[in-house]
Amino acid sequence: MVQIRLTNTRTRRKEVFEPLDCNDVRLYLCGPTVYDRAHLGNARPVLVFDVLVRLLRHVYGEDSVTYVRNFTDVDDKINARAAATGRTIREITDETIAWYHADMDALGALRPDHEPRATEYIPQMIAMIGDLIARGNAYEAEGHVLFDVRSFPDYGRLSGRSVDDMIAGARVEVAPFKRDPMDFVLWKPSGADQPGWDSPWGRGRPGWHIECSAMSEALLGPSFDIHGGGIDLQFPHHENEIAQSCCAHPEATFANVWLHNEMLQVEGKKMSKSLGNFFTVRDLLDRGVPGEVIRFVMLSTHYRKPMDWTEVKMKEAKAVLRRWWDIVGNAEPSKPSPHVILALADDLNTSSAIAALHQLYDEVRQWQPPQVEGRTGISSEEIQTWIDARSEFLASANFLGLLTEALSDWVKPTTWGDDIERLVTSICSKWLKLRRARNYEQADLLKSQMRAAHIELVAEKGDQTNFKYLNPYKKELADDILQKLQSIKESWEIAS
RNA sequence: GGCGGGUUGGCGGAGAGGUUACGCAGCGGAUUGCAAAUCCGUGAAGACCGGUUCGAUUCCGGUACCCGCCUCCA
Repeated sequence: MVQIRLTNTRTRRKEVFEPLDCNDVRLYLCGPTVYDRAHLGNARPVLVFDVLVRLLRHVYGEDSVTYVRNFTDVDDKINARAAATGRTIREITDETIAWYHADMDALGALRPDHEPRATEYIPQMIAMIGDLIARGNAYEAEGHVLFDVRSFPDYGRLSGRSVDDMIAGARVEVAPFKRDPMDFVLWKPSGADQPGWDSPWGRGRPGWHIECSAMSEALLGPSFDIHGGGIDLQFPHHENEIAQSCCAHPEATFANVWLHNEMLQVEGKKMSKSLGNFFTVRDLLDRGVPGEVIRFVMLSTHYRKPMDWTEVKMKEAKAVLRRWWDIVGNAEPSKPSPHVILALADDLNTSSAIAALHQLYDEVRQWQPPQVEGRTGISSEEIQTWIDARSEFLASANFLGLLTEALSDWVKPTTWGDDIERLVTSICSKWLKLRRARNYEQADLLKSQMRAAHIELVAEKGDQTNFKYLNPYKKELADDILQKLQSIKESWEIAS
């Protein structure tokens, strides 16, 4: 069995992964607060976990992995959005969840096995809070329930901080009813205009952290294997989750392995609205950046390193993927290469896995019939070698969620409508005639006119002509292109 | 102030105490009317200062710079 090693934030070491139960490997990823479109940074942990889940399923079996990712659908940001727009909270959260699904699907991310919504687990949260009070780890004060951090000696261990240090450097004003400045809210009272649920402490709503403790317990049990999210969640969110869950279940371990991905930057700077470099996944998709390209760029940097999103990377990724798609043809995937699997098993080294794909690509090229034909006769063994190499390459790429049918739209020929295509075809044959007649001056003139119509004419071997659209995604150019083609056709007196 | 991450060739980006990462770009060549695409070949590195070692870009210490978190954030 392939040995998987993961860097555990809890121990700060790369460790061999040993599941609690080989037949049910359990993971929890902190999901989005659903009040707006997911920004690009939100996609990073999703893709990291996507690769992790694929790897775990490969190693432990398709049905031996349970992947949970929550939706936080009770939050003051959502309340604010509802108040600002006059829409109901449920409308906003339903809509945002649908967006989230669409956007993550576009990146080829598999859906988790469970996607619990916080609002569906309020009773479990109330029960856990009650339990924490009974155990002396939480207390009620002025309608709030607070977690008593001094009651949990390990508080701060995950993030390597001491409660005293944090208090010394704290920049927040402290609510007067807190016993300790670091105590955090488990339950808070709701006004009439805020969403609320009845509880032993009055009508209110949960604090942010308790939902993950309650939902992971409900769906994965008090002890499970892997818990993840962005490194910014390490403190306070994950620290607080640990405090809640470990105090509610002292006999359990909660999450054994903590995985945290580093942050995303844009052109070397933090993505922020004030810098004007803030954008969502949908913004990129709408700009015509294929989801597969976003995925490739994300996976080309190891998850524990800061990742810089740049235009250059995007272009390079696009060029690479195009080349890869070109040699795939009608290949059937076989088994992924061990090189790819081993790279991923080593702390999800996606960058190294992509390097392995480049090598597999080279092997396919090496045996591709036109190449082979050039040297000597082709033996059937050589053909078979080529077919096998291609199948392995495809399966390996598929393992990373690349070169899949689902993400292939952008490499398929764009259809601009019959009118345009008929015109292009007839102009192509005119160009071919000019070239056959060695009338290159005229041929180049036609070519440059076509370029102005957003179409590049390309000469190919064997007296062929091909063409490609220069702006395949800008459908709004269709009218312009049609018009230009018609005038080209007329001026060159091309018969229909 | 506290905690954490980073610094690799022109750019991006990995691994490994001693042997080619890899990709893009560049350069040389093949092919081509031109061009594109493709193919073959190729140079180029590890912030700085010390230490450990037969040997460090890789381990240890320090310096500088960059970034993030400590408040909602993936």
